[in-house]
Amino acid sequence: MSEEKQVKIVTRFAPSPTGFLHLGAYRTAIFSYLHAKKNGGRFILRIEDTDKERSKKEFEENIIESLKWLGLGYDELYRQSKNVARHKFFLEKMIKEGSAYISNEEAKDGTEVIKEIVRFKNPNIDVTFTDVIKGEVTMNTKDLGDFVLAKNLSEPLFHLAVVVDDFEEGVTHVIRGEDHVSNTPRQILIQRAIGAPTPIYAHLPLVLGSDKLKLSKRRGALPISAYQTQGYLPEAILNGIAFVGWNPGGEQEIFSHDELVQSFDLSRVQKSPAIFNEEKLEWFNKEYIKKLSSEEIEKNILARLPEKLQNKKLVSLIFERINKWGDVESMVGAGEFDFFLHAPKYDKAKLIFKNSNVEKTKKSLELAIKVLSDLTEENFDIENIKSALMLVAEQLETRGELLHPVRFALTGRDKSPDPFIVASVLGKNETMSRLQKAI
RNA sequence: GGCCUCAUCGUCUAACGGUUAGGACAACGGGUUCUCAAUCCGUCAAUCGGGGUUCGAUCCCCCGUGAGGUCACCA
Repeated sequence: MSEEKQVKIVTRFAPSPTGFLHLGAYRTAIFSYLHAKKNGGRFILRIEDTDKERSKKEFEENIIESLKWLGLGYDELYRQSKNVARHKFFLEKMIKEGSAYISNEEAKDGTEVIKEIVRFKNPNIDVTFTDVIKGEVTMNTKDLGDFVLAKNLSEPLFHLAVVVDDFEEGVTHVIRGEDHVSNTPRQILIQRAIGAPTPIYAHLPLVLGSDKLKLSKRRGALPISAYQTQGYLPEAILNGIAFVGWNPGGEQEIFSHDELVQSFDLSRVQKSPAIFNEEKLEWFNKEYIKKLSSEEIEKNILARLPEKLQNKKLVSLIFERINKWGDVESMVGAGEFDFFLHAPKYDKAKLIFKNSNVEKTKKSLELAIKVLSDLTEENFDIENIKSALMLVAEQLETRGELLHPVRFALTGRDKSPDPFIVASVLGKNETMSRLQKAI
């Protein structure tokens, strides 16, 4: 019995560097990568830069960096523009064999120049292909007409270039967005004309924005590098994006890179478009930052705090309030920590706890001043402050009778961290001064 | 509009043709708390409509309806 030769799976991600790529594009990259790695295959990155006017080095670099950031290593990097000789070869072959022809036409931009464009001789037949996600799809190619293959022999267009490149690079699985479904029949026609095998197709339903429309830069979709600067963890983004329109079936949601590779299954990709939910992505990120070591957390938070707030005591209170590192800057920017920098201004009436009154409030503050003044400056830490304050607070009707005025005197805010940590960060002098001022 | 595709909580989704239709995010409520945050517990919430097939349809078929994609000398 002859041994079945296992054909190694080759997938590719083929972006055109004509702009920054958003989440949706990276999701197809992730799925292509995962599918290749899961099956021990190769993952190729091909930069489709045949559109010379719109392709920019800057975008290409952004794509490469983002892929690296996400941890999607590719086995090879091709640039489509490097392959024009081969495109030309197949173009000439097709012309010779009669499946394509040169057509002298006026340039479309109206400049009266006559160009020799290459058109495909469309046999006008039904083309059927099997899509891993969509199943069998049949389309008629009649209304496509004799579509254009190249602007001229040396300037191939998308359809021709894709088919030739996939063929020569040995791509076995074309995993791309659903917006390419309608391109598939004509690419299959070209494959047949040049004698290339038809790869297995998997067209992924699109990722939609909250407006239920295809993600697009125009409508505010961000490049992946924007998530990087917002302080998301790449592992969280990878996990979060992989779970848009796909899941492995169980109830586990946090998957590492390796776990994703292990459990990825193209056939479990959702058939309908998915609306991308940023809140869920934030949740993913929070789950990942919670797993970091305290040193790592401290380093990241401190790095985003201004000079005057460089205090390790702030780390835990900030950490509880953020989903991603960038939130630190947002909070600082919103003035959330201004009371650490200078004494707050406030309406004294707000010092009063619930149904209490001016007299009781004054007494509470005096009590606080008394017990806190017993602490030395070295002993002015969270634990000591807390036990000193709680000792007297417990003797009151409610703790809030003392704790509220103290906290408010220190922060001047309705919502803030507790008075113990605030006092300890402020230090004895500043704390005492603010409490005095409140009376 | 033509062509292609899809349809489960607000969102992401699970469920050999037999489940009280499950989980997560969000929302809401509660415990803990001086407030916020964090944390724990809980609540709300869905099979688009109509016909079939079947002992039995979220699941299979048909028709509606709705949604998305695509109709370049861009990719």
